[in-house]
Amino acid sequence: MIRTMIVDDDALVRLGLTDLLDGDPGIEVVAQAPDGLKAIEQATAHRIDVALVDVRMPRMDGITATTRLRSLPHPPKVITLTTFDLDEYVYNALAAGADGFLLKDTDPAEILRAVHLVAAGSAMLHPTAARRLIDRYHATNQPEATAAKARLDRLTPRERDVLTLLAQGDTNADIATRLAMRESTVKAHVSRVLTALEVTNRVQAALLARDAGLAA
Amino acid sequence: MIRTMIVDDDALVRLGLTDLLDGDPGIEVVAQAPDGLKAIEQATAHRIDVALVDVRMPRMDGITATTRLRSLPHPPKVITLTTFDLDEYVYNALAAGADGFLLKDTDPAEILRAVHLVAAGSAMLHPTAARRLIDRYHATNQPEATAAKARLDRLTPRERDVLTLLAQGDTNADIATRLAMRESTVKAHVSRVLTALEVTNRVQAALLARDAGLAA
DNA sequence: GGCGTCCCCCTACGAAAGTAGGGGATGGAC
DNA sequence: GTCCATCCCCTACTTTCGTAGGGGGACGCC
Repeated sequence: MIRTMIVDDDALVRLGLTDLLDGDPGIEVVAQAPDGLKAIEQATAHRIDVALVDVRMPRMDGITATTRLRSLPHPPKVITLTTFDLDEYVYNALAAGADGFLLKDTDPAEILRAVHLVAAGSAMLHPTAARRLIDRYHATNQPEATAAKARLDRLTPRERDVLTLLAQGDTNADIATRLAMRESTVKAHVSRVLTALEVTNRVQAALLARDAGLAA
Repeated sequence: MIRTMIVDDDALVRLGLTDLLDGDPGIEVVAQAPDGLKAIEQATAHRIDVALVDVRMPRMDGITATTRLRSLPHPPKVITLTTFDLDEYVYNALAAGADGFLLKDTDPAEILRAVHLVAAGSAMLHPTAARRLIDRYHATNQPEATAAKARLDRLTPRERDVLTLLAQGDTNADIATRLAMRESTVKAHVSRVLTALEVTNRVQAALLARDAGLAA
């Protein structure tokens, strides 16, 4: 039996959701709260498996509440349930520890499915939330990475070794020790690396190496 | 009418999917292909809105095919449809440009929904794929960032300015020029920054600044 | 007023970093 | 075998970094 809590400032929404969830034989609603503060209280008093949390609420918003809920001793899973699909909502909710992000216009059956999935350790994203997260994934991983990688395979294996350590903030002396070579040799390697990567100093080399995913 | 293509090496799967999609009044299947190479051919010959692409295929796998499809003049949207939910599959498919990731055990109605959503510019992720993407999001964005940010607000505004440029690979002389101050002053600032951030050289400072999201 | 913080500036010095140009050894490619 | 790339090493030199420790001015706070 999945023990759930409903957090929403609108009493009607709470009623509707309670009805929906209690109608599922595997789910029971054990708590409700009209705002974030009450939600924390309830979560400490009851053992909650999954909390459905609205974003816009008085006193304490759903994002903050999610962060708090997730740092409790036995943190409930959180599904963010909102009317608006603003992108900051999505990012912030996920960063706060939500495992689900749904809009309130979602098909009731989907909501039930989400509760089951999230309780089981999986995740559920509304299509527009998925869209935003994918876009974000592209934004953080793709752009520089490809250009950087192209330059990176102009390096010899040993030069790559040196760059890897350089990209961790090691000095030439550190690198020499860790790779068992003279510092003069390290300098020679670094110099060639800078030329190959078309940068003028080691900071730029380090940043480029990071972008390319070196030393992950 | 959404024009779709089905790419799968299993003839039975193609048959089943064709049946399913053609049964939807808003969708028509205009092409099929048993492997990636054929898929590229088909996509250049027909105008495709959405391609459902398997991952494991002979000759050219679905990930590579997705990359190619997405770089065509009029790139079709891609939904990756696979039997296995290996995490590399998810990352690679999305990196290659897929907007949907589903497992073959997905409810048929969900597949139809995915085609509509993806055609409309939205995205659709299977719960386990969503799980992996969220985990990845946490991995890339959270851990160092918080610790780094804490140290970062020990800096004065001017020190932050200096660090921002430093984190772009500028030399002290560059920074001095861009901030209209003497290099000696820059050095003093940098020295204080290193102390405040508890690092020993500028490379480490630059990396930490990056982690904290400075100069995004 | 006095105190603290931030900012800009300085000199002087030691320590890293980077350049230039060399030598010698290995090992695979042809 | 010869050629070529890679690797390790070197000296000598210049440039850049970073530290240490100083001074002076602006601002806000109590």
